Amino acid sequence: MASIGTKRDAKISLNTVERLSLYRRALEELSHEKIQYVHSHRLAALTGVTPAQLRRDLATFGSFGNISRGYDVRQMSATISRIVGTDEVQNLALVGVGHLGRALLSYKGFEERGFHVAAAFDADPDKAGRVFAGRRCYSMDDLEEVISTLNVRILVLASHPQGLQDAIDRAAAAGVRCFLNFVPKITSVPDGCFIEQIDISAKLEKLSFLSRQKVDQVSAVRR
Amino acid sequence: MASIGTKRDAKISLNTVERLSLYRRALEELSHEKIQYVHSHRLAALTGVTPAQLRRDLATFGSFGNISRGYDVRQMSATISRIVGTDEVQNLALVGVGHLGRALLSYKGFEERGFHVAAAFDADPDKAGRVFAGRRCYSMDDLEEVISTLNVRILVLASHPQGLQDAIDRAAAAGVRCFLNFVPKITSVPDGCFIEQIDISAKLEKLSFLSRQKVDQVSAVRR
DNA sequence: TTCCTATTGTGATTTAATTCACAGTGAAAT
DNA sequence: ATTTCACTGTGAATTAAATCACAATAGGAA
Repeated sequence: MASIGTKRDAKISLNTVERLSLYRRALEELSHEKIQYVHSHRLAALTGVTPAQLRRDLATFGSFGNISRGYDVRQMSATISRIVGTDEVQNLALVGVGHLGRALLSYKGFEERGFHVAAAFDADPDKAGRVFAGRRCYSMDDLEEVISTLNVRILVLASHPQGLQDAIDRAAAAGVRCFLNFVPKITSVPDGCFIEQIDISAKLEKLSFLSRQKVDQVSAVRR
Repeated sequence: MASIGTKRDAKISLNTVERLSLYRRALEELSHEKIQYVHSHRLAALTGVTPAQLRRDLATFGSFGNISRGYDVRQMSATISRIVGTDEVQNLALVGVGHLGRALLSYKGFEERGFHVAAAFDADPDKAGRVFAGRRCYSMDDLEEVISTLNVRILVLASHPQGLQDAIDRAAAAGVRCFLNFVPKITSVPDGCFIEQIDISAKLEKLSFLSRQKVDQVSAVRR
């Protein structure tokens, strides 16, 4: 038991990867309550999935459960870190130090989850050189250099829409492969790069849609 | 053509609903460029889906395309509003006026998309009564009353984890059925209510995972 | 008008995701 | 030591999602 790494040549579902984060959030809360072991049934109830799905998700990466005692809470949490690659700290940089950008700089949760906000950038020359939430704000001119020097792996985008695509292209050329984008604008990334969208309006629209539907008119909603 | 409303008794996929928001973002940009008609091929390329999927998604709600001219950009944008229910303004309220909450209060995008931030609440008595980004901050004591008076339909959660579940339960009892949650904490909502999670760490973890994988080891990634 | 081309909408098919259901098993009870 | 019980991990079955492929056809060209 407990060997990590995918079995055989099966592809890994991204739905499964997303649920890993969900499971881990629940595991952290159980850990705070000093609970050592948890069964698939309970963890599934906490996260709004079926027990079968939880077991299937975990089985993608090996077998971790102690039969009849369940899963070791702290161990599985650590295992998920290893799977997603946050057992080593990943450096982030932020583009755009507006209201949202400053809120992100103040957010404590990154460090707890294995991410470190190493730098911030802004196109506004008045902001370059200033310090926000304890972090120096660089000029966009320094993007490539700072990315290389600080070994930035993920770029968080919270700028105005104007320079967005340009920032992506330059960062990608400088070696950044991952982008987390808060800006409601159509973008594209080069081959081999990944961009994840956080679209608040889209979420609100989904809620708006749901609130008008009869329960049995939509496919299953996770709770 | 052009009748809205689902056909027959088929259930609507939430994946489809999520993509509607994506399509509309692209349609807005096309509209700004004064483009009147767009083919499925182009709109699909802009949004990173296949043309077949785009047509299938739209077909869920009727048929809107003019064969050989494509889709009317402005009309389809308006149609999507009608489908998701933002052709009429939806009132939001915000719980938690910390860094993130204030950033959300300053965000202009809500109004453009048919949402109005009608009120804000905070558990901190020092914040109650003050004004943030032009909006009065209420005490949590007033939650039920303000929700009813202002006809709040969606509650945005950006508070500390402590009072979170309590805020949900009270708002639900006061008639709110939709929640948008930024707080990294396990929650539950009563039957008939919906909660959407915005989990920044989860997105970062997904990116971290992706950046370590060979391209052909994961199932399709949208770009 | 008639023909040609390129596009939509959709049955049929394929692929992916989820759930079912149970064999095998480890721990606890007796 | 033996029995009992409830759990995990996983083949099989089911359900959902995405893609294929093409008939029908609107618009433009000749």
